[in-house]
Amino acid sequence: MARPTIYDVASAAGVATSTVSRAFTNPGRVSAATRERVLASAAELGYRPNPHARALLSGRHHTVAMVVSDITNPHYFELIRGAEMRARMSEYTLLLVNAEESPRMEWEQIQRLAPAVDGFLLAASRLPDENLRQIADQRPVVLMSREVPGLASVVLDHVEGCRQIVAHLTSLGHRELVYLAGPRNSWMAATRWAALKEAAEQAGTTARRIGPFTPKVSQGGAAADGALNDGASAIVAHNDLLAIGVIQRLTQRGLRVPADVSVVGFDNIFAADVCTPGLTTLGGAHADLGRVAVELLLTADTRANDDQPSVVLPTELVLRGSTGAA
Amino acid sequence: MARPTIYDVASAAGVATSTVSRAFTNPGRVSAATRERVLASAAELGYRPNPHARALLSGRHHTVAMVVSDITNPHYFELIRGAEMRARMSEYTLLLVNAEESPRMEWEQIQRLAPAVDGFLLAASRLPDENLRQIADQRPVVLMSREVPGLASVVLDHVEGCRQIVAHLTSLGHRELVYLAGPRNSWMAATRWAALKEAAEQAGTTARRIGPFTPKVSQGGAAADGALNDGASAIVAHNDLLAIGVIQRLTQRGLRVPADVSVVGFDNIFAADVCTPGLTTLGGAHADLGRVAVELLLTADTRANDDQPSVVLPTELVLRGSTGAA
DNA sequence: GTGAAAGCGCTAACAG
DNA sequence: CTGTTAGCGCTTTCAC
Repeated sequence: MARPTIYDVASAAGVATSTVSRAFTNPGRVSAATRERVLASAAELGYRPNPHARALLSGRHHTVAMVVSDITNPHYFELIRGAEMRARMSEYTLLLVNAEESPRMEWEQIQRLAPAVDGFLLAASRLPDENLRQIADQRPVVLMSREVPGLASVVLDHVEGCRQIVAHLTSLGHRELVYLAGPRNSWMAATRWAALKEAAEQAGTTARRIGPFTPKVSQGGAAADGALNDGASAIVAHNDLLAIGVIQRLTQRGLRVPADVSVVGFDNIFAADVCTPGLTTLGGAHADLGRVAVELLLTADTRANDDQPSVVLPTELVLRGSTGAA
Repeated sequence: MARPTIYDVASAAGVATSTVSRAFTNPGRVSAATRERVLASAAELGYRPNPHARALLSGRHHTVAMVVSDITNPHYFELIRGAEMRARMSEYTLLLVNAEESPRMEWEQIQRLAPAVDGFLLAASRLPDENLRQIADQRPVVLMSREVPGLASVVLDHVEGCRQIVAHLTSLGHRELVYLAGPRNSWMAATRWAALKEAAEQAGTTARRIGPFTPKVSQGGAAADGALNDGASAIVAHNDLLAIGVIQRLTQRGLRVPADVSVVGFDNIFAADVCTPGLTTLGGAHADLGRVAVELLLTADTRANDDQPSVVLPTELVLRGSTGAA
């Protein structure tokens, strides 16, 4: 049999469809008695409201889309998990979309989904600021690991985090460090480099940048070779994946980590804890980041185009075996 | 301004709404000239079809829901990625849902989503066969890493895989092995144990089972202690996460892997390659598994209740440092 | 407190 | 080849 509708429930309960509708969405405006009756027939028939019909009329879909620039990056797992949990707490569905590092693909997916979701969570978006603003004009948007003036965002405190990295490295005696840059159009890559350079200058240390590199383990080889060529005693990689690749290549070339070279990553992914040596990395409560982002999307009026909240979450430098005295 | 509808496009192009509709969904049944005109006005107005309205009428949503029993398990990442890619190839959206190992939560989410999606991908479902059949009565369903008579499914060939594991271990001289079981209501856990036991018997080896254990790194401690107590020289853990936890605990207790004990996992997650020693594990093309599952869901008539295709994909035993001579 | 009726945006007959 | 006309399932005025 076809899925029952409010009409079926209405006739079963001997009331009008509008009463059935109210019994579900506006319990206060129906007498307790009829409400009981309606709910009973509904349960008996196995009635479930059709989300599309509801959305068509109300414009609310109880769905948020999370667009991730590269779903294969373990870094996002915690973000996704946090977002998913918070969304479900409010009975929202999380729609996951992978942009595969392609701005064009990201844009198209967003445009396609725009009429069907209540808002967007954009994780490490590769889109230019202007496009992001256009999207925010249509739907509420919360940026994750990305800041754009005027738009709501949640990020980790990389300025402070990079200061911690530099402090840690200089305390170990390192005087020159090289940063292995992330993708060219990554805001995060630019931010990390700026913060690192700034922190290095204040600490009287030299920081150079090479790259960009695609932040994958497989790129660690090229990155490591470049870094060695640079001659620095400490390497700060754009993320843990790249850092792990670097360590592998270094070891392969007969160098010892951290005796010969120290390596630092970003994100504190699971593998950072199990690789050898353990990877010193700048972590943070990524699940919280996902949680807060959904919170913002659901509660704040992210539609308005000014003074959106920008939440900055603390980082923590997780010390493991990959860093040591220069 | 509110989002333009087909009415806006129709009046702008000087045609009827149905013509606009056809221009988009049935290009062949409109003259090239009018089609051009419609598309031009649509583009000018920035018109986008409303998926809800379309779904309400047609019953097709171009969306498939993938329900994952525990999204924090890295094993699923590849599945998700493969499914996402295949879905997008057909312009389908992947809706990701986390069941957090709770059958009740899984059931509720599925019921809620049923009217809004074209089908379900159920990864390692914790639901009893009967519930799964009920779901399949409502919507097309493809099971991943789970088999139920009469339902479509995609699984890795664990029978052959376990044979490979046992062959590998016996060739190294191991005569007793212990299996650290996964969750109680996990079909995969039962399947692996059955296949392992069978293969062990045929090889003239002893296999015992202890557990169940929640397949997380944190449970590796208890699992390792239990295994040591058992006295076996080789440990086969329900998955890589558990195996890694076991190795950590073993090392902590002063044992050497693989000199004192060999450890084998399942899934070949990323961390298995970077931990020390590298983890010997039964892998397979997990992305393919996701890909094939979506393929099945989209092409096969999974609605009918008999003779559904059950695809079995090959496994590969990835040898790393965690296994050695007894 | 409850019912009748009008749509939300779109598609699918059915005519022409 | 194109226009007219019903709805899809639900919510929401507006009466009663």
